[in-house]
Amino acid sequence: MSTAIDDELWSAVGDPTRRRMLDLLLSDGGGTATTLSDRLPVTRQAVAKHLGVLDRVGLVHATASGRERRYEVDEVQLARAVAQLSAVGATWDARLQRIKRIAERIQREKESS
Amino acid sequence: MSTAIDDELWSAVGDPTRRRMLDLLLSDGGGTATTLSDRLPVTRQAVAKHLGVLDRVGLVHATASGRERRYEVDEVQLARAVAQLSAVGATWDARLQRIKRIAERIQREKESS
DNA sequence: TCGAAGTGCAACCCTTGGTTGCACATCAAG
DNA sequence: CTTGATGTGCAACCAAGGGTTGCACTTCGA
Repeated sequence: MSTAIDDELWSAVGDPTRRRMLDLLLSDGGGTATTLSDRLPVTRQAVAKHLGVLDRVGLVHATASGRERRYEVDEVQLARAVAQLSAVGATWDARLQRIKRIAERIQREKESS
Repeated sequence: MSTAIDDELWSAVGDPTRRRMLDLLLSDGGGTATTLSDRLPVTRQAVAKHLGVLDRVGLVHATASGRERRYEVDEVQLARAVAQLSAVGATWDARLQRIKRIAERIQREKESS
């Protein structure tokens, strides 16, 4: 069954800007499109689009108050995404180790010939 | 200091088709654009483009023999990519744990009031 | 030699990250 | 209450990238 990954979560986290946004939201404990765009090299509208994507996949959650629209990270969902990341990493890691082990075996056989 | 990630590697590994290609190349021990496209829901040309991307970032390496062009995974580079993946995961994980701990502390304080 | 198999190149869609521009809501003074 | 400043949302537009089809070019095998 190969990797069996939720591609939506991956592509959400795969974008560099969205990763930086998640970083900022985590360290600042939430923020709005405007406050985020102040600390990013993109416009507020670009940030708003990304927030929409992150909201749709459930990685962030918005609460409107007055004219502001504050976003916060959904820890549970982000934890899920992190788990999937490390799962793929673990899969590849295991295969690479197997390859390395086979290479070492061949090396040993060559040396004892 | 944030994530400090090589975005090229990320975006190379972020694409679902490229991830499946890496999976196939690892389990089959290499392959050509044609053999890969046989086992993927995309055309040979699409696979060829992806192989070009993976080659440019150094995740795979091509060797021409006759009319075939065989690709194999560069284990060292893939290991580097995996390390970067797990690094980001670890960062977020640590922050989430900190958040969780703070939440628990607040909960305790509320109970003892 | 001639067809089949493998590749590369080019043109073309569609999605998406990014931009600018504008209209609308809300807050805070005056 | 009016008015300017701030925060949002929506729409049009551009560029890059994943995907497709079509075609020309090599190479292998009968």
